Amino acid sequence: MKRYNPTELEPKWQKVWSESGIYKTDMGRVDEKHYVIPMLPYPSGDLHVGHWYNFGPTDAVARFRRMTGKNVLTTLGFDAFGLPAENAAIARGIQPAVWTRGNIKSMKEQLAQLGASYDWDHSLMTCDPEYYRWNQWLFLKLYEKGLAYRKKALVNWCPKDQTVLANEQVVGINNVCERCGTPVIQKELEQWFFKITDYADRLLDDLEKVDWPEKVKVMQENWIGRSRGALIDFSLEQKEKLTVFTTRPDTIYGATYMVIAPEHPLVDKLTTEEQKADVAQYAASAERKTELERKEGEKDKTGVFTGSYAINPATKKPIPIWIADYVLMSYGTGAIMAVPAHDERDFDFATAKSLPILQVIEGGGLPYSGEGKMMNSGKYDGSPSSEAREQIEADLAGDGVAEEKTNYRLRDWLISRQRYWGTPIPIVYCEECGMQPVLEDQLPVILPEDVEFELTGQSPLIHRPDFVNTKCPQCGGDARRETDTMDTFMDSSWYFLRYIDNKNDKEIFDTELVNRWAPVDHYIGGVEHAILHLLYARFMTKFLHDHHGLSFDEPFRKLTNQGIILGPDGQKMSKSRGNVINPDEQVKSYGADSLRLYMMFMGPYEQGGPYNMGGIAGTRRFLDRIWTLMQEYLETPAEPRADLDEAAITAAVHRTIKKVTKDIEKLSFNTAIAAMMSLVNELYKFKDEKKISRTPAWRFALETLAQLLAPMAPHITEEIWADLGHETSVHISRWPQWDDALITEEMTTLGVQVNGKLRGEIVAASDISEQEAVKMAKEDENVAKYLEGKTVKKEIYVPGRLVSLVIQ
RNA sequence: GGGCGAGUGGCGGAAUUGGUAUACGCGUUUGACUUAAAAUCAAAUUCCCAAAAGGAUUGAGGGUUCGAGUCCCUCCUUGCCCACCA
Repeated sequence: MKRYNPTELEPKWQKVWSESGIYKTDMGRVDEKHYVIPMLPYPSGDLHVGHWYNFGPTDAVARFRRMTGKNVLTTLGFDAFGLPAENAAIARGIQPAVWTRGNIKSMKEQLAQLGASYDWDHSLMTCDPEYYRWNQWLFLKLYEKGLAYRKKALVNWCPKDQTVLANEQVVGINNVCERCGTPVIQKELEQWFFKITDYADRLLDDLEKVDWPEKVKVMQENWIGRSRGALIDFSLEQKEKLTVFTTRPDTIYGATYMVIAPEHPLVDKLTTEEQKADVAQYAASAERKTELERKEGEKDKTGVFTGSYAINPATKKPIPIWIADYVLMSYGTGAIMAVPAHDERDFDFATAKSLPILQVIEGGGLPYSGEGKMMNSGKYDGSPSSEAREQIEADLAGDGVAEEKTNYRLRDWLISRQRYWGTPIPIVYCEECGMQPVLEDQLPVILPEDVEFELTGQSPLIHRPDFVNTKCPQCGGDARRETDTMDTFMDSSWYFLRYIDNKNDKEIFDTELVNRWAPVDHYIGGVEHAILHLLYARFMTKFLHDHHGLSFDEPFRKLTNQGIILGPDGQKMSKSRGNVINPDEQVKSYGADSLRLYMMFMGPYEQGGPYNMGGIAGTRRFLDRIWTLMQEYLETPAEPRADLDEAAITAAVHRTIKKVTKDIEKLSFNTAIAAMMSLVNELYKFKDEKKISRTPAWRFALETLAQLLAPMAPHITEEIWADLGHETSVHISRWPQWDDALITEEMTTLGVQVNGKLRGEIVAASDISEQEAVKMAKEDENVAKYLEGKTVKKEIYVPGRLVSLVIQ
């Protein structure tokens, strides 16, 4: 008997697949395409179980679709630019390019073990000039449309990584760098931005179009943070005006003071002589405060009076202007009208500074911002606040001191990085002509791959005259290249379009081909990308839709977030905890099929959970049991035995086809596997009673089992398929169909309840009538015991399920 | 503080969406095979009672219903995301 030896069998089939090219996608095929990919991995050099958890099930989906007749495209590339490569270079003296390419090579070797059905012809790595030249091209297109711009701005600076960060890359309550966890500081620098805010409304509204987890949609909604309100001007003695943004113009009569941020441009003008010292001191201390300290001070608000007053345009009364750091320069106008009666923060501040508090909405407790009837608001008194809101805004607009305004939390995407290992920004600075974009036909601007890292914290590009010194594309005179590189999220914002036409050296991609294959039908990856990557990809897709002929404007039709694999101890896997599971070792001990299967069996895919050593032993045992069945079948003499009634096997197989098909469609892998395990258990029972025979029913069972399991355990099933005499791969075989007529059983067991408690069971024909079922139920010995001497008040019959009797 | 989700055996988890709770797997126990062990096969395994009969049981409490893990209210625990956003 042949033994199940995955260590030998798996590489064998991987080689066969690679040589026969069965997973190569025919891009010209016109029938129904299906594009399914996992999120682009970063080549850290080591494939961990998290990767397996992402790639294995995604591959299973791709294989399933392929078998159901779809023309599937699935591949994998590498997100190859980024900081870790530079850190490795500094720590170990390896060139980032060498380190990265070496990692990709070893990851590809590890990946081979997975047995995924990738079409490697469509792969890419983002550090390849043939890829990043199109990043540069995109930059130029954005620049041309006014969507890429350079400006001096207060930006997030990570002191450890020595670079600026996008808003999205500053995380947590302490505002730390998402990469290294260092608290971020604010710095004023000239930086490149993409005007993603131009797309804010579409990014928000189009979430309706996509089949994504609700959670991710809500996160994006909150991140974009659209709020409708008004800009209102408060006039100043200084002949200027102070504009505020508010979502509640209806509360303007309750605006008893104003607050501006310490960085507000009018601070100097508004500060009176006698307040100068106080203000200067406060501004200095506010600047010194880290974000963390600002947040800690959330409850006890601080601030100083400027000495100036503004006129409330509604009451025409002067109100004091204060400076406080609870007002942020980065949101709205950096100035607010404070309504302490109806805003908790204003209330806290007013209480601390003994400022007047005036209630203007009835029923709204203090401090409470709700809806109610207006009060203390002149002619608006008595009307509902929601109506007053529009009326007051309209009236103020009529006076020319207010306008409707929609504000967003979303800021423009800061894309420049003072780092080396990234796409060079295709801009030069000419002494004569100033800032000039590199001409399209001069792309790519090649990143030198042999650089020296100094400890100055500056990009090594600055010290490369051969890179920096160039000619102006306009006048041909001496010019200097931009040494900042692009955020690596640029790389991942459109790579899924390039997969489709990755060898195109004439243009970013053939638009017609991409329109045929994209958007991605199913995108699978971790929820940690709910905002950053997915928002940028949506933005870039919309831009390419508007300016490069894409027929779609959302990149990912369906999104699935897999859960996180934890260590066996239920904790996050980490080297320091010593609970890291190495997939290579698991493959060595159990085989890739067992590992893939276990990851899909351990629980709901979107939930993740702890890795369990016994669990993988269980899926391996399951494969062994199938293997044994198969070997015994092969060793059985090929004599037909017509005397056996094996309809039960056929019915069980059909039932399993139905269950597995429906479960894989909803990514319920664990229950699909459970159904196959049940089938195998049934076959063992059958074997115990009647022995395995070379009958059509047994062949059908083994053949179907191989097909149903093929997406999840591609190697063992291919072996079984071949052993059954097939010349072509199970992975391009036609997904089995079930016949409902064969599934319905003649007899069913019905539960019998008396007053809601289960008191008996009856076995009856499936199509038994209600009358008869109730009769049978009442005749059941145990049930009769409970009915004795009682009147049956109500009889309920649920076909196929139960009979419920209610007695007095 | 705000938003979303989750609590089912010793453990991971099922449950036709309001219809026989605990499928499937792990673990454990017993038996077969073996000189023995491992592996394999078979049986048992929610809890209480020695067993049967019976009773209890889906975080806690209440409600709707013939019937609730599932729906409604209150509370507890826990995970994730956002957080002075005007």
